[in-house]
Amino acid sequence: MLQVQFIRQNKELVLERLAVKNFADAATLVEEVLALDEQRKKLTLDYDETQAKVNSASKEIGKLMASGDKSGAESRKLEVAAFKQALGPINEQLGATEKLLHDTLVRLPNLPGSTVPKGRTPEENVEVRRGGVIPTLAAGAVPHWDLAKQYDLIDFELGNKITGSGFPVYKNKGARLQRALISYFLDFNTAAGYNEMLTPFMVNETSAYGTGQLPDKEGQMYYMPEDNFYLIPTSEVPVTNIYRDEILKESELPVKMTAYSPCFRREAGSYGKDVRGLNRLHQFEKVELVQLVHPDKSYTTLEEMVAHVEKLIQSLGLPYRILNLCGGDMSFASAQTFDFEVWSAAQQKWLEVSSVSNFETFQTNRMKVRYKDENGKNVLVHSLNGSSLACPRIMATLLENNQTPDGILLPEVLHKYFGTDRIA
RNA sequence: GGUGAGGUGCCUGAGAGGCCGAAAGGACCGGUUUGCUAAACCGGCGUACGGGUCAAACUGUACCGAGGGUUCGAAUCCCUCCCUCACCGCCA
Repeated sequence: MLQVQFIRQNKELVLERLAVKNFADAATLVEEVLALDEQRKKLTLDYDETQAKVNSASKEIGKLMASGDKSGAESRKLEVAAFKQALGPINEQLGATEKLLHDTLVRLPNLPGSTVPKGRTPEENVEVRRGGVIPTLAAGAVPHWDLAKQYDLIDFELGNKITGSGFPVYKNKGARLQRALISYFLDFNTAAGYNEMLTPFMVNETSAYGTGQLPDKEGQMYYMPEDNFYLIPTSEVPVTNIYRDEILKESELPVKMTAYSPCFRREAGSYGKDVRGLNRLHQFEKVELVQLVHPDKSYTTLEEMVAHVEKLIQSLGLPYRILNLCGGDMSFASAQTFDFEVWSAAQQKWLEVSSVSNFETFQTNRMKVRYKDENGKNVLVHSLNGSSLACPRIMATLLENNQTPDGILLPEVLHKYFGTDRIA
């Protein structure tokens, strides 16, 4: 959520930036916000002044009663009654205004950072760089769903039986490879100074709101009405919420965390295309990175995180490209996002395996995550997160790209986690 | 699931209708003292939204789990909800 104060002081900039995101109702909403904010201030002042009169009169009544002046007290009571009568409607209006202001404010997306490219569609994302070597597969190479069957690694039909489509069962070496990936990713991250967390896989409404999943994406999350919990679509939600309502010391920044979790996504409306095999699932394994940093450092941190994820992909020997997402393709809450895609050689297409974003104060304003600066003022920190990495698509590309007549050759970094150097 | 006890500031913990934004201690920050470390002593130390100011000082309102109610006045009384703890039951 944007800060009203910021909008008030930087209206032109806000409109300009929102145009980069191709956000249609920007001008109308911004005007609405400013008008409501103005109204809120007026009503607040009015309320405060009247309430102050009530408070001071009440104090006097106390003193009059104590000194035995009953009639004096009674006449003051009548005054208070008049003030309170005025207070009722003011309070009502104030409440309504505040709610409307808030509801309007949450409809505004985050402002894209200064290096976000203009554009509307994924085709307008800007490729930053590529790495790795795209393999040439031998004749007869097959996609990962065939390999999964051939080596008995994943059983999709079994998942259908137990739950439904999009919930695969990993078996034998497939299960072991998933576990190896998770362990390797976590170790790689902790070696870089990230603290490992293992959080709940369900969150309450407040947490889902904090990171921006609500009110925007409730349709994408699994929901348990009995307990009012949501299954997490990413561990970003519980991990970032660890610091909700906290005021940090400047010396505690940056906060660096990494967490494994399964991720649950309803993926409503995305049936059909691209859902084959491991490409798009309702439950998948992922290791996530989250950082809370000083506002001056978030873009440096964003670069660091991109470099970190890049090293991880390189260590797996996968061909990849990094995209600077254009305004139109970025998420609602993000100020800048870099997507990582790896080349799936048998499917002949790029698969997104990581998305690294700077949210600036968009999430921390909702969550009230602040630090105390040298002047003792509380200032919102910036939050960032990124996948490191989404396991199923990594597994898919590892299988496809490394298939040989002698089995699937695994990158060296995985050998000690997997136990052997190949799936044969 | 049952029964009981509770939710007060960074923490512990008092307060039981007005003198309470809240005692006291600890932690933390600043200072004095001090061979060093420590101790002692003095001072400071919540958040949000407003007014005010170049900035401060200063000042208003709200906040003692959340939301309502009673009252001139609520941390304190009443109602609803949420949560925590203890014991029992069940159980990985």
